[in-house]
Amino acid sequence: MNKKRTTIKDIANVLNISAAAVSKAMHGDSRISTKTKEAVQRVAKELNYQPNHLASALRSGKSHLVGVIIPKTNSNFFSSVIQNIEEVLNKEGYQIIITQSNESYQKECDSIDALLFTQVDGIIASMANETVDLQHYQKIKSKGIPLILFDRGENDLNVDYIGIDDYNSSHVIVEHLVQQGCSRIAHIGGYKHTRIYNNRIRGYIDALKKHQLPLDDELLIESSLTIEDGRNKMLQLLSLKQRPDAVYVASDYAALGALQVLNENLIKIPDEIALIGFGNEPFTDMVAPKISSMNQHSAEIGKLAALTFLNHAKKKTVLQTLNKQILEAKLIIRDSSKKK
Amino acid sequence: MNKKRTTIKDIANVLNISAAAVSKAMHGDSRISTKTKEAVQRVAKELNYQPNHLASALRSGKSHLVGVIIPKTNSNFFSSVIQNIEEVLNKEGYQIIITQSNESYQKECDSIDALLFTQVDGIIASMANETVDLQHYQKIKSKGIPLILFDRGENDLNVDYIGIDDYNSSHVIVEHLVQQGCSRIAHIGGYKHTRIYNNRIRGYIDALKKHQLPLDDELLIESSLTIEDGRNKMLQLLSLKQRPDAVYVASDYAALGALQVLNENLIKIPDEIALIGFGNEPFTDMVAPKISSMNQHSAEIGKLAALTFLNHAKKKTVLQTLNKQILEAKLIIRDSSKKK
DNA sequence: TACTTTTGCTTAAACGATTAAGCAAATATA
DNA sequence: TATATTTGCTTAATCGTTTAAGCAAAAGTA
Repeated sequence: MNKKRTTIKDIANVLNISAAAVSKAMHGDSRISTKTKEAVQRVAKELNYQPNHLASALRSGKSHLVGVIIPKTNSNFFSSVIQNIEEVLNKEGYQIIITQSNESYQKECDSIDALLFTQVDGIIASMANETVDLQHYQKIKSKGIPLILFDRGENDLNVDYIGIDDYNSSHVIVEHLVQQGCSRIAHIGGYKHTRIYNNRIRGYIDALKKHQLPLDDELLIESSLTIEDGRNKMLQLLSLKQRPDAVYVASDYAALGALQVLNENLIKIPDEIALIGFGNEPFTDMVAPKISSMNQHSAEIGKLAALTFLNHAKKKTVLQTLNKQILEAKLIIRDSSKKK
Repeated sequence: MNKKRTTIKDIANVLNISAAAVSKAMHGDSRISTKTKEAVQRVAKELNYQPNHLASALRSGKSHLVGVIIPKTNSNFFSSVIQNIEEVLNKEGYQIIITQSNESYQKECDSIDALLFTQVDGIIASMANETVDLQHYQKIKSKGIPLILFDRGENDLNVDYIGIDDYNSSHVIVEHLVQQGCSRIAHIGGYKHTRIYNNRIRGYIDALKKHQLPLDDELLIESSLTIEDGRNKMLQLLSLKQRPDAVYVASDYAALGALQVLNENLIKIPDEIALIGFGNEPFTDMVAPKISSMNQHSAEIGKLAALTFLNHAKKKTVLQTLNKQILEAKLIIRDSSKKK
């Protein structure tokens, strides 16, 4: 029968005080007596009171919702980032709304519109592969809503960014491969227009120079970095007159595809060709041979992104500047690149 | 300077009409003249008006948010279900809030509390492995909020359910293996207390009986169905005095682990041991040999779940009954079980 | 004793949109 | 012409919570 949910008014009626007093009691206002506070708590529990979040959101202008935009949920990296964002934000009373862009620019625009419509208090995002134009992200900024980018970011937006040092990561990888005796190192990289992949490519090129290794155009390949494309690009490398003796792949998924092709062609890893992935997805430790990979600190990135948002949320004015928090990625060396 | 966002009042002031008229014009009320409607549209655009979703949500009691609870985002199945839920619901003006239970009962309870607090209009969920007690789901029902379960459901809740016919799927798989000449068929199954895995186990047992194959306890193993546990359970099967000649694994992830172990031990697939997974994750088509697997129609499930919710949302009263929508899963036969 | 301060509340307005009720003018009907 | 209906709006209440302003009683201070 009693379809209506309990409101502070109901509690006020029971105790013969005003709704305002109840509200203040709930928020621990110092001008409300301990006795009243206790009574309010008791009655609230008795009536199974649940605050109407929409009402307080309307009044305060804060929805306590944070939008998260990611390219695709089905990688362990993003899944773990999300989990950690959630953990930190939930503790502070925020819920997160996750949307997938599916690497599509259009879907990303739609997601942003939807999140703005839902009145999120902030947006944490990693950009789609397709994204080049940044107007939709500017829209977020112009509304005065905190925007935090992670992993796939853009300097030009002048907002907070959390990620790893991609440029240096490539150096670490090349260094390791050189130490293993490799001299013809290929790179299956991501799209050049995506900053992180571009950084990895630049790092790869500069590291080769540093070690006085020749830079061969045939050995630097742009890829969509899916399992399937990893297979294709590996086949492409195998068809070269002069094959590489090491392949550094900018994503574990593509590295998995490459590994399969190597195994199917009975090529000895790492002796004939060494292999290194990127992302340290759990499966890299479970295939044969285990794939060396760069650990991207997904948990750390998620936590930092959430904390960065909270920092903005606490201030009344949003003043965003390019503020990069760069983590050192760590190379996890496994069988696929360990030659001894 | 102009920090404030535009409201219907601002539009009303410009046109010298009341806010109520503006609201009605926006909603196409027949009692508002076409002239006024056009003027409202024009001014709304000029002032870049965005409706305050929180205000209308408070007034109407509808948040236009739908909660989605899944065990883990990082499988292609769940990722695809979500994508399709989103697609259908976005068109109708709903946003979805995704939460991961991480297969944890506690996290699932927390998620439900959070979603109820956020005043979602409905919840679409797939249950965590750990979940046995259903009180937190009852809470959703008792609030009169539509609850739709998919994949991992429970009859006892008497709500809508969308999934595949797990019991029959096992029959199809066993049938296929028998046709290939297998007679000692093992099953690495999920936890018995999870309905879908239990159904697969029951189906497996009954199908063996039907084909007059002996049921060997050693060949029926309960697993957490991760890649890692798939490896362990496969090793366990290999250590048997009398090895199976086929293994039916209730998840592609565990099947992948099993495949690795078989490959590492140089066991010929499918000649020595045939292998079948469940879920038709994209990687099953990319490993060597390709793994036969059951297609779960993730897109279809997502769409049906969303449509089922919309059906409830259109009615004023929520009357939930056990309403199962069962899809026939389709066995995708690949090299891992094709003996010719 | 006469005042200031503190305590513990109440009143009322606000957040922005929606909607039932109502009213005057325009139009239709008898 | 007189009455009924329709059109095109306005007014005011409402959703549930928060909060500035205010007020009386109690407690503290000179």
